[in-house]
Amino acid sequence: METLGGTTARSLTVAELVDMLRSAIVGGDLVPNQRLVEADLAAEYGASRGNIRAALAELTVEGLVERVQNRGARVRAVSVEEAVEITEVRAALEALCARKAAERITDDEAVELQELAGRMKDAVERGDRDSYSECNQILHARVIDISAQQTAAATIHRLRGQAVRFQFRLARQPGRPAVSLPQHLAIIDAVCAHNPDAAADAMRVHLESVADVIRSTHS
Amino acid sequence: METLGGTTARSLTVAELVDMLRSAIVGGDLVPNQRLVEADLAAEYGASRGNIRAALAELTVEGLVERVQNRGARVRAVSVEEAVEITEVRAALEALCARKAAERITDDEAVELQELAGRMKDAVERGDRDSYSECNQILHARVIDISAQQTAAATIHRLRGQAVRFQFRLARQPGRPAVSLPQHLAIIDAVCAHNPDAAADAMRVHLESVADVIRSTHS
DNA sequence: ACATTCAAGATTGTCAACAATTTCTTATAC
DNA sequence: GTATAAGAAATTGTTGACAATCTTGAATGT
Repeated sequence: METLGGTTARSLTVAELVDMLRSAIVGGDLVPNQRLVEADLAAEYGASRGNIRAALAELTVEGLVERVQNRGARVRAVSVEEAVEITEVRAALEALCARKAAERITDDEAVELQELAGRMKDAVERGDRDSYSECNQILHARVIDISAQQTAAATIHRLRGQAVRFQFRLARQPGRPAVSLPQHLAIIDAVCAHNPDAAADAMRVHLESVADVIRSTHS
Repeated sequence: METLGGTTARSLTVAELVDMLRSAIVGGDLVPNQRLVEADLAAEYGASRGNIRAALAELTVEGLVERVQNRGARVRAVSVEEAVEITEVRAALEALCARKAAERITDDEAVELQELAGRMKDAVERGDRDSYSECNQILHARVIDISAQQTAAATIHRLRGQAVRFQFRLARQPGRPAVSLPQHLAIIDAVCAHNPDAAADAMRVHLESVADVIRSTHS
């Protein structure tokens, strides 16, 4: 492992390749059903085929890649039905996190969430989609963080990676903020009020409405 | 790939090794924190080190094995706190399955569950722990099956693998059937009555009581 | 024209050797 | 006697080569 002139001369490790390939898939550089030929990827990323192979194996277990015996790997294409299922699982898990967050939240964290609620209202009033979308992500991440549920967090994160494509379309659907804003505010209120049952319900209702939208965009 | 005399002469594939190692871990042949030296496993299972290595990588993503850079792999030891978290996640996911099962269950499946309820009552009356434990597993599996939720099912299955050790101890705790039987019957009643909310609540309450028992056995 | 067979090319699966890193053992200094 | 350092052993990380398998396309026969 020598380093010369600031740039590393060594080739990429398996862990690095997993991260790079994961980013490429969730980022859309590698599109669903695209074949992932080991030799090609090795050449493109400047890595050995063995390491590429190992990385693909890991991503297969993560659910981002699909492999069939002797026929190679491709980017897994999640169907609408699967995306709905994934969102429903997320609904159940994030509801759990909301429940735990309502039990554990500190006063400081509560004012932080209240501020976030203010920013979301502002963003919707101003019609600022990007800001609202960003607050949305922050809210979900913050609730999971406050809940301190490692297992749930890891599972949610993995599932999210598989369904980002659908999540993405959804965000900039016209009229969507008008229905999701009150749901988000209800989540914040319940969590800050230390009301576990209400927080879980609010989160579940919110994400199941997301699932409904995904369902309807298909039919 | 030749086969001679009914037994295969080829060495083991990585998929087979993953299955064998997983069984060995969840079955207790490989105990928590036990080091998994690649060369040793290769010799023991009659496989190449490369394949053993690939199998360990997969099991690491599954959460059954722990690896640290340049220091090898060992059977992951899940702490009591983790086991509680896992059970709480299972509670959320199996509650989702119970909800969906209540929506989708057919009349035939309903009578099947009713019969199972009868067998469970009998087993508790007779004090037949093994039979009750078996019915318990069948009930959970059947509800997941009826729900037809692939994503949730896969997630539950993976998590269960990580916590079997705790599940096992619990099953033969004295006085446990007396508290879990009514919970199981409530689940069956709600699912058969096509009552999604009640089914989800009953399942969640049941598995959160399991989580409480795990918590208490520690302190 | 259509189906079948067979060879060539492409791709994945497996393995054994080599390199790098960590851990253990032993020798040396204080 | 303890601490430090150097060397040996054990173990993991990586690579390239070879074998097995699948795919493609041309040749052949009906």
